[in-house]
Amino acid sequence: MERQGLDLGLSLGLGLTTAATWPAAGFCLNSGMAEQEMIRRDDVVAAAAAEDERFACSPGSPVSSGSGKRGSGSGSGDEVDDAGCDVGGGGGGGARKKLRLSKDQAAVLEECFKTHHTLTPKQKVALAKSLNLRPRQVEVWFQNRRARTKLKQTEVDCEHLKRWCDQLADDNRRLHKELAELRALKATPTPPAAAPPLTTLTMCLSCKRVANAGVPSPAAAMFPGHPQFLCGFRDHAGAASSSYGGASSGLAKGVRAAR
DNA sequence: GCATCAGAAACAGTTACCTCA
DNA sequence: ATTGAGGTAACTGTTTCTGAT
Repeated sequence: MERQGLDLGLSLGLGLTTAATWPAAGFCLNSGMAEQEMIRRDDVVAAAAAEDERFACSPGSPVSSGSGKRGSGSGSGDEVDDAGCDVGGGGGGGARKKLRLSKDQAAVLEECFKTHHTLTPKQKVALAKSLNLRPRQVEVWFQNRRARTKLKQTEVDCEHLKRWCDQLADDNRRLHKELAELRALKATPTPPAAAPPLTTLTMCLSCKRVANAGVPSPAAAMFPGHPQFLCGFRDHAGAASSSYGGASSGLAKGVRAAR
């Protein structure tokens, strides 16, 4: 959207005939167009409203009738009160009918979503036109799709954190045990030669600190390849903890920042 | 430059409908 | 034929951002 500063080129005059070929036709991203056009909102809204009106009252359209429940206050500008059009013919009386998008429509939307998670108003209108949907439907689909993506990502993050937490608990238990052994050792001193080494120490090449090479940090296990975990230090893992947390919440932040 | 307001877009949460086991 | 669960389109209210004044 313009709020994200996306400079997506958009060609409305592509002569798109089939929805299935739409993404391949370069609708979503026309990298050659760096025009950074500032879309005139009024024009877009007017066009979208016209589209809505057209589809809402078209007998042949796949669009079901609106619920008529939505108040006049909120909502996007491209909405049109189509409560008067009983397209679905399914009872009416304010009960909203739900359209099931066809596989082709869903595929095209999905394809476009892969490219951009948001649409400019112009893109929305054009996409809706090519799919024979209302712009509002495209908008809703993208909203719901973003929500599903976020939910999925949250589940993945949660799973990672759970595993990390388990490993930290294991680590904690092991360290307590080790501490108890050391204290016991200290209480009953033995000749140095007889005492076996408890751990193997090694030096981290990146930070020149001594690390316990035998026990990689949970964070390092969770996020292999992360530069912060090269040495396997637990305090580095702690740093990573905040880093990971930042990345996680950064999802939301990133979205906000991108807007 | 700063405060305020209105409009628009996105989000979170919810509802209602549809499909399927 | 009925029913409950799951998926998802569509909705409402809130938040955030931006441009105008």
